[in-house]
Amino acid sequence: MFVDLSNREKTILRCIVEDYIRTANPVGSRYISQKGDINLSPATIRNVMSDLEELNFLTHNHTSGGRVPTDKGYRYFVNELMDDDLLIPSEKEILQSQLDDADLANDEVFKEVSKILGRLSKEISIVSQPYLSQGIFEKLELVNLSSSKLLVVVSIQSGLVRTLLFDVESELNRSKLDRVTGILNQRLGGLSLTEIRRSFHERIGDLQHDSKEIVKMFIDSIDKIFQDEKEGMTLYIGGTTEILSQPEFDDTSSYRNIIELTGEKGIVVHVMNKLPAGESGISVSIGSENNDEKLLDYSIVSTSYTIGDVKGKIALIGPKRMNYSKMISMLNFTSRIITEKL
Amino acid sequence: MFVDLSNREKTILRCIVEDYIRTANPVGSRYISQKGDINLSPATIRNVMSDLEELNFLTHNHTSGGRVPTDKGYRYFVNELMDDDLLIPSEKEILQSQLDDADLANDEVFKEVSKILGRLSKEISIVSQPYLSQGIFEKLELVNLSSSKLLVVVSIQSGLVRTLLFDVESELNRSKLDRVTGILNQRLGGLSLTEIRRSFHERIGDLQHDSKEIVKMFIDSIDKIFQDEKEGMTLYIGGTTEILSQPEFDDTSSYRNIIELTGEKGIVVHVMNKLPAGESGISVSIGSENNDEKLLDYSIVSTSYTIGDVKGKIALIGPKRMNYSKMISMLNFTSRIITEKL
DNA sequence: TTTAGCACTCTTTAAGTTTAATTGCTAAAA
DNA sequence: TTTTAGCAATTAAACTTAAAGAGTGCTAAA
Repeated sequence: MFVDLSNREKTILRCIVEDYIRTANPVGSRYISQKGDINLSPATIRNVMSDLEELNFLTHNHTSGGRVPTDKGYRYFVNELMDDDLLIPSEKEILQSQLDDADLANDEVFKEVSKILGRLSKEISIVSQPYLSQGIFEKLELVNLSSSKLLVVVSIQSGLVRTLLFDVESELNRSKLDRVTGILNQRLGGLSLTEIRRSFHERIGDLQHDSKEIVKMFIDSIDKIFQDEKEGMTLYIGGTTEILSQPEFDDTSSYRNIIELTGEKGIVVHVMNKLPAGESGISVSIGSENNDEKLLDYSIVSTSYTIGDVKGKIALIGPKRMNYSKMISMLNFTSRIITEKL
Repeated sequence: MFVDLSNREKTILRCIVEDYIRTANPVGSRYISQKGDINLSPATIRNVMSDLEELNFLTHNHTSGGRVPTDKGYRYFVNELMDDDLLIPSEKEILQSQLDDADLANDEVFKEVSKILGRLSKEISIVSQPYLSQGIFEKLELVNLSSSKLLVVVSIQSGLVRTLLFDVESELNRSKLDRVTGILNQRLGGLSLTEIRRSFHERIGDLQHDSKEIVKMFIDSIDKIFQDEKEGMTLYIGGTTEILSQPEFDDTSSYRNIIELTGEKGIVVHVMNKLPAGESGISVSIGSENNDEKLLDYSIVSTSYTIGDVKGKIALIGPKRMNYSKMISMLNFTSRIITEKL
């Protein structure tokens, strides 16, 4: 995938990326030479840097400024050079204990996790609810709330539930409700929502005329679940305060981007939906790899968590100059905890 | 409440507040004199300004800067001087049509309204869900979802619903569920949740031992509703992008405050809970009147909306230099639409 | 192959200067 | 008595200039 770099080139590239991640200042040859890791004069290092720039791993803004990694440089660093610099134990403990403390009641888990991740990572953290559309249908229940309101309760195997409120013309007969839900549960239980949506015509197209209204509500409910995930997915966003402490947001214009990002959920939903979904494991997307003008200066690290039969996503978004290995460890760790707890 | 001001003083104060709201620049005597509204020389106006400053309606940062209203100045303006400068028709139309277009399905209404208000007001907009705790209890329904999960559905008179998921040790007998919910609904229907919470001991303390578990879940559900409203109320916040276009947020430090505000919902929940609740009508709180360090430079305009038996709040938060009359009209208008629609 | 030396570039910072806005005061005018 | 013109004083903001500092690229020597 990449041109082979000599060991010296690798060492120097790594050194530059790490320093830049740490300090946010362009890195000069003199500084690297003095740091001690490498026993070469600034002049030699300059030659290597020049080569690396030729190969498009580095760039610099003006003659008298140090070098800065390009997207390609970051990518090489992430793929080939990065330490598996797991969280230092103290951070791990903090994360663990905060996640333990969080009273993990339904739904609020995700809100809480996004807050904690934001606080610890100092990046924007995004946690999605689980994608019910992947779930296995367990049971439908219909509840008459009043003469004109009916509550549709769809539950899936892992115990997660989605409720939807419908207006109906007149209160529906209890025994009829029971009969129809019985049939639906019997015929469709155990199938995935996706499968149900695809094939409901064949499977329940035969139901008598007087069940139509109920069946339609069921189908509408499932459609709503899918539509929400596509457009209006509930996302929990944390770290919006914390990320402002990073040096890239010292000037007025750059913070607008990131605030816009968190303000307009549309963008974020789009981003989340583009992330590799099913796979377990971590995905890293750097700058231009995001294929989005607004995200040119940012990187996204993401993974998924699993609750029974469904998955959800967790992501961190921040300046490309982020501590990739730490963020990756943090996500892995968090994902594991959610998966185990629920 | 205030010292009497002469007509001349009133006119000039009003002129200054309006100009400052419009331009965000301190207002000088020369500028006012030239504007034409007042036929006096700058020197005379300076004398009046000096008096107004003496009375603490105005202040100025340095000798060579124009005057700026104090909190007291804004307050006098809002109470005594302000035009009922209703929304200009075009804005009214935009607001109306956007609120009409918004597909007003449950819950999402509030999210949508907060977005629209944010966009039009260019201030931070906050919309709370209705405070169910004020509602009249209509009906309890219990739904077995699996052997270990039970869904509690509490509905109130206006048709609003709150669902909560409970873990139970073993599936509860359907006929028993029906019996107990029957009793609860019969005895408690028509009472407010607050009343139920206050007096449930007298009213349902006698229920047999084997109903205890169910009764407890009901009580827990109501407690949860109250607790959420006190601490974790769901609020929809809009305008976070839009408010950044205002001149006060040109410099780096001031925007942090406002972002912090929207980032940490705790603060906002607190603010919302302090707002006058029941009353209809508009409340305005200016700078130091907020009794909150973080809100010293901001004003809050708020009102409530009504859905059947419950109320919710809408607020706009922005720099003290906000267009009060317009914001007030906007809130009134929005509140009326929500109240009528739902 | 590596390094020392040096001119050159460009940013950042500091200091100084000018400009423009506004006030407060005094004395004259209405 | 009220209003106004005139003017010195004050100060922020904008602009200018100068100096300092960091880093590169190139050349020639080690």
